[in-house]
Amino acid sequence: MNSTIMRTAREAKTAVHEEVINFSLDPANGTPIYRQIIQQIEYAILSGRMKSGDKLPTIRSLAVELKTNPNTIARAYGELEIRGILETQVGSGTYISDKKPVMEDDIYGDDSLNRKIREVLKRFIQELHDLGVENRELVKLIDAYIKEVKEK
Amino acid sequence: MNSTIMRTAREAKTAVHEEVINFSLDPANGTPIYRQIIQQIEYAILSGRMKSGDKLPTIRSLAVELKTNPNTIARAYGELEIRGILETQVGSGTYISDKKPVMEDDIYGDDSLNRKIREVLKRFIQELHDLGVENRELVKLIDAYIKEVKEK
Amino acid sequence: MNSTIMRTAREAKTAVHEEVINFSLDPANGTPIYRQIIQQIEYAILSGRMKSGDKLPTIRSLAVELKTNPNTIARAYGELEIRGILETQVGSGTYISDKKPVMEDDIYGDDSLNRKIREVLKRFIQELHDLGVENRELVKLIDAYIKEVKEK
Amino acid sequence: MNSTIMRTAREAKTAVHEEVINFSLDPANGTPIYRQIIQQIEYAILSGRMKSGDKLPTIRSLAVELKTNPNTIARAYGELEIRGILETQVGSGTYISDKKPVMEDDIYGDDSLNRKIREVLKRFIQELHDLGVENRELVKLIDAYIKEVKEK
DNA sequence: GTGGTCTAGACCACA
DNA sequence: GTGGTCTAGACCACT
Repeated sequence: MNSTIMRTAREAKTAVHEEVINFSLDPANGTPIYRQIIQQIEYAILSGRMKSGDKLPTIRSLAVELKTNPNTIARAYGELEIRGILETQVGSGTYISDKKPVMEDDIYGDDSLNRKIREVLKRFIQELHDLGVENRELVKLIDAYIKEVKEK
Repeated sequence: MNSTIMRTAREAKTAVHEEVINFSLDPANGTPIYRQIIQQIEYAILSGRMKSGDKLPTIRSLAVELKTNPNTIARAYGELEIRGILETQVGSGTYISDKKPVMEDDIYGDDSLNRKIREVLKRFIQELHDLGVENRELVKLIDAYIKEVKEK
Repeated sequence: MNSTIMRTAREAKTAVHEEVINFSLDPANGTPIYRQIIQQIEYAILSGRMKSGDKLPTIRSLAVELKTNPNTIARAYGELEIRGILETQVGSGTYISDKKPVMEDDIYGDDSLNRKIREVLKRFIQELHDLGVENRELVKLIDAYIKEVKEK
Repeated sequence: MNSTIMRTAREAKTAVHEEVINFSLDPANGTPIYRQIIQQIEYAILSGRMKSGDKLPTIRSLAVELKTNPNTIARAYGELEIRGILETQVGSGTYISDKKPVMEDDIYGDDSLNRKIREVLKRFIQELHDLGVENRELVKLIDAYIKEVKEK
């Protein structure tokens, strides 16, 4: 942790009226709650609603707010801190660091990215094959689908 | 900071004193344990003793209470979840679903309680008839049985 | 096995045109196939369509006819033989004995019959209780149900 | 003797050479094994490779083939049975059901195959997009992947 | 042989 | 703590 970061964190105020993030959780969503929180903080930063130095609500208050287990908030903050997006000042609170939020998958090197892509491709081709789509048709299908979506 | 939460089953509290369902198993019954549990949950919903959002006892606690293996409870809950009657939030618990399941065996219809009662009556009278009990004796028998049980 | 039975068995012919029993099996019925066969033979005797000394089809032929596993037929015949309803003549075939078919439950003594009835009653009252029907209403309900059915 | 048989699934034979479903599991996939099995059976039905009355491999044989525990297969079959897609005859085997299940997730509708294919396509493109693959690259990627696999 | 039920216990992700 | 997945193995009824 370097001093620049500590400074920005100390100077920042909690977002005015605390209306900056409008959390919307759906527990029956499939996506774990802690991931939903992570995502929404990331988007708040990407969209500029929150910026470097802004203070996040305390774990406890957010847990009350979202009627969630504090551990869940802690996990979300924790993961964002590992990725360098948040900074925790003991006794002061949690702040947005000055790093740009990095999309989760980028923490992997290029090789593992490629591996991931290949995995998805494999699973996908397998699934379509199970549905009776042959390789020849496959490319056509995707081509058609992409064009169709673009036109919308 | 504001929160819009799409809650499904989480808001509800566990039934007061957890006395809503009083599971009673008969292991020598012929009917598998997990089916008895399923039936009793269904009946509790049908009769209005449990409703959307209510929390069920945890798998482990119910397993202890009923002296069964947790897997057996999990199986009952699992089947009811497939049928859309229960919802589960890992880490939180199992709840009565809030969406009416679309099933052939609709247990939510308007007269479903009465229909079910008639069904049970019919099956029961048939069973006793097969054992040689005539209709005339039937009422007497039940009367006698109830009195006998009450005296205990 | 006594000689009277052997004689009747030998004299009897296979039912004319073999149309006496019209087996109707439903494998998805819940009731095991071998029980369905037992029941239908019993009913054929009770209703007089088959009588003492009549020859039953061979296990093999019936198995082919009903597209069933021969073991299943064997099991049905076997159980009916234990109960004295059928007689097997080695090398000749299976015949209806001269005993009246006895309903399965009668093989139990009176005590176990009563025990069975009490079991059914218990289960029944439990089920209706689970559906929210109190003991007081219970007798009324049955009374009403029986009258209603009789009127039909 | 005549036979009227209400057959459900028993008449059908096991698919010739049992090559109809070629289960392919990926244990490191994230998706539970039993879900992969469920999906592949559903897809086989959707694509018409399996149809009403077809016999599935026995639990034990499939367990051996897929090197899993029989309970895992049983779980997959069990869930599909609850949903009305399979029927089982104890002692005989498991079969594709002949009645169209009434479920929210109707897999029997007229366009359900096309609908499903589009669904898979959409999910897949989304996943690859999240991994940073743009639409333009996409078709190339698949093309390359297919060629590569073919060469093996 | 078939599937069904149940137990026991391991390991995991999530709250 | 919660439920989810999987394994291993026992015993049962049915074909």
